[in-house]
Amino acid sequence: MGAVKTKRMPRAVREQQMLDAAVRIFGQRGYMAASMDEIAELAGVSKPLVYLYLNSKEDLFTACIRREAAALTEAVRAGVRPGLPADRQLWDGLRAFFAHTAEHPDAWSVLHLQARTHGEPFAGEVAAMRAEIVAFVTRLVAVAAREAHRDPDLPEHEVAGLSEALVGAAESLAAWANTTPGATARQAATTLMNFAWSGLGNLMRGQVWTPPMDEA
Amino acid sequence: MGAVKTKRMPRAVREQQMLDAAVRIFGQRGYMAASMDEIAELAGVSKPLVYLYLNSKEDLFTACIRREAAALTEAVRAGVRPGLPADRQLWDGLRAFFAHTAEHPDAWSVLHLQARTHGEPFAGEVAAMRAEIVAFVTRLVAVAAREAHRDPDLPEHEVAGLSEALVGAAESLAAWANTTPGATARQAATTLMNFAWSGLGNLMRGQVWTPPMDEA
Amino acid sequence: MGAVKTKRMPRAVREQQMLDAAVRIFGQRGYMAASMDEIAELAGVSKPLVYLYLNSKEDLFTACIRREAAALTEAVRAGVRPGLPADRQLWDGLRAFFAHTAEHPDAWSVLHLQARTHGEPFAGEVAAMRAEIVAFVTRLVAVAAREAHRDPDLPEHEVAGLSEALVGAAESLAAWANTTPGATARQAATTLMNFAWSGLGNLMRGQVWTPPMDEA
Amino acid sequence: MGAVKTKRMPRAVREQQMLDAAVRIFGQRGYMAASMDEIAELAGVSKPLVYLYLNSKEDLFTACIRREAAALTEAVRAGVRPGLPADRQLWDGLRAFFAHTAEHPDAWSVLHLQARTHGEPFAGEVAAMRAEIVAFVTRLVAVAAREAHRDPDLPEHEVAGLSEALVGAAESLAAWANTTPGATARQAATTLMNFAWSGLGNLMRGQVWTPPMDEA
DNA sequence: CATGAATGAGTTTTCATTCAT
DNA sequence: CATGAATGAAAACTCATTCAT
Repeated sequence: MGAVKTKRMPRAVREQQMLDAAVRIFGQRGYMAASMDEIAELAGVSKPLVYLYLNSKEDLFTACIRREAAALTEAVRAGVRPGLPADRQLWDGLRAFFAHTAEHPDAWSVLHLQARTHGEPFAGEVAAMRAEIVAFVTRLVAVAAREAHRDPDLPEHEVAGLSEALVGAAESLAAWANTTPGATARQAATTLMNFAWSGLGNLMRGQVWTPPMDEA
Repeated sequence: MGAVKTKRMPRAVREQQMLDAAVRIFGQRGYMAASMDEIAELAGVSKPLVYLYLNSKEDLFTACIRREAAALTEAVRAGVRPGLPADRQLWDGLRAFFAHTAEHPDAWSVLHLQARTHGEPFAGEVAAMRAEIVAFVTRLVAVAAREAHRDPDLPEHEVAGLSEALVGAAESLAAWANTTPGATARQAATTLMNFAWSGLGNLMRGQVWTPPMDEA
Repeated sequence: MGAVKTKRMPRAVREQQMLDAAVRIFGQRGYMAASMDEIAELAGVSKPLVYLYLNSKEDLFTACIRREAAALTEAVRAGVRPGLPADRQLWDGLRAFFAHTAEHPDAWSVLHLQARTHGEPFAGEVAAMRAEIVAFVTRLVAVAAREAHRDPDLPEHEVAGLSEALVGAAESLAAWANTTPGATARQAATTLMNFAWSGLGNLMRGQVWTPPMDEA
Repeated sequence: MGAVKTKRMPRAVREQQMLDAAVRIFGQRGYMAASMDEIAELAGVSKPLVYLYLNSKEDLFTACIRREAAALTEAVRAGVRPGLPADRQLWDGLRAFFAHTAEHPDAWSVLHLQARTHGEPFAGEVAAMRAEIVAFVTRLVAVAAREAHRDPDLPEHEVAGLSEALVGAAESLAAWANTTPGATARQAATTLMNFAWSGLGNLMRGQVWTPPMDEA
């Protein structure tokens, strides 16, 4: 079980093996319940070597988060072609996102659940990734506004809020798709487009829902 | 710090104090990092008393989840008046939800993060609450469909996904509103209505977003 | 379960109920594993009452030992009629012993296992009972010697050892009879008489087994 | 006190040191009253090392029982020469037995008292050793019967009972010799031979003690 | 007389982390 | 480079024992 015990691998390779093992264990057991012993064993190395390369449990977890965050944002970036219409870009991006999280459930568990559950400094690491994705969505919303011949002046504030909502919905759906038997990445993406884009589309056409007047 | 050390309380009162302390500690430290020592100290009692009344860390956590899940669903229920139009009910429900989670951030952390992060039997407890909320949303969708003179039959599966997305978006917005200067819970709710209801509204009118044809 | 909760019993009665419960729990769980909680519950009283009457776990255990030791020696005494020949007295005593220990297995566990396993002051209590039995055997040896017209003066030391061996053999046989299908308590007693009495009988007739000469 | 604190021993050596310490503590305090802390300290190592090598208190105790049971049976086996007459073999075996138990009183306490007092799985471990010794004695009784030109047909059942009684007597005497000042192993063996062999010898010559007729 | 409320002190066990080779 | 040996610190949980009513 675990990586075969091969001797004298170059350091970079060994590190990746350790991170592979760590992501799997952290994703399945959770940050606190994961033990360095188990990670070292799954990586096929001795515990002191893990410490030599990655310093501490905290640093190891941070390294996992960074690697997986980069992989996820890269996957989304690679799935989108900049020239296309905004809804197409959003659709492509969502599909890439759901596909990646479905293929790497442990990584997604690390990013979405574990990192957020265990406070700083981990939450900060994920926040950076999230900010990138929110920025990407924000750009898309701006593009969509332009395409709809609408004044760019959906207030910046409002755009940021919408992007947050969209990303939050996507995150939740990804976790749900991973744990719900029979739910595919494609279905998740479709559901979200129905939910979000059609709502955003209305906004773009100036159809705004307004709160009722008679409140306390 | 913590509850004032009052002696010889009746059991029911003490139990609530312990749950108060436990929710706070679990919400801030996380389930695993929370120590029974710290919870007992915050509750102003000795550890053995916590065990005498609540049995084990697992049982204590479960009791927290149950109490807070009941409080949250009750708050939402109390915020909604059944006779009103669907969008008004949704608006009221969301506001009650945002208000409650904002006032009880530790409880929300327990329900949303901690319980889901630490597997069974906790996830199951939250699933019950989630099912109630999904049922509420499902009823609203049915009401909205009737109001739009349409067939309400969205597949159960689809409704579950939408509900998941809605809660994810809400949670994201709540966090965003809490950390972004100048963003209020009310604005967050408005943004979410724009995002969600107009999307749902389109669905109700048969305006479904369709994926592009030219895919791999 | 346990004694029915009756109020306002006279102290002596309550004490016996407590001792009944304690013997049962100590016999089944062992001295250390027995908990005062469980004993109080089985006795149908509150824990502080146990402490009020019996002082401490140690005192409670000691009281158990004393009561059960007295009961056992009394049972043996009652089974024997002094005027009869020595072998008949031994046979009667053994049968009374086997019968009592079989009927009160928890008491026997307390006396034979628990008390000896947990050092002073308990071992001392049992030693007193053991001394009585040794005295009984010693008397029998004297009677047998008289019957055989011989000098009864086996050294005290030797008699103590013989008594020890006799009780050990009896206990072993009792356990063996209990777990071997087809072996009755009566047969066990017969075997023991064959084993022991005939050996003692030889001793009385001056037929002593002598160790070989050629030793290292 | 305890083993000198030598660092970096090979695992096999450390394990023996730990077992040495454990036998001593278990033998003196009893299984339940023994604390892993004390054992570790006496072994001259830290508690986690004990757990790393021996897993748990239960496993540690089991390892003690196995080691000491093997040592005891080996000592008896080594003390007996198969060709000699039965009484000589019995005498030699008993002397080896008493000598070993006298030299290793804690080990004998573990085997005779502690293991039997604390139920499964410990009792089972000792039962295996006991069965070996009973089998050895049973063989001897058969040999003795042949030597006495007696039909081999002392019923098998009877032989088994006699062996049980003999072993039980020996066990009890060993404990007694260990705790009685001035009682030597040699004297214990002599007493037991007088008690048992002469009885057995009578049996072998057909002199059977018969129970009285006038019973209830 | 009797008890519900409460705890100090101790138990087994685990884990991240570091030497010495 | 790599590891077997080792531990300080803390966690969950239990129990005999005592107040205050």
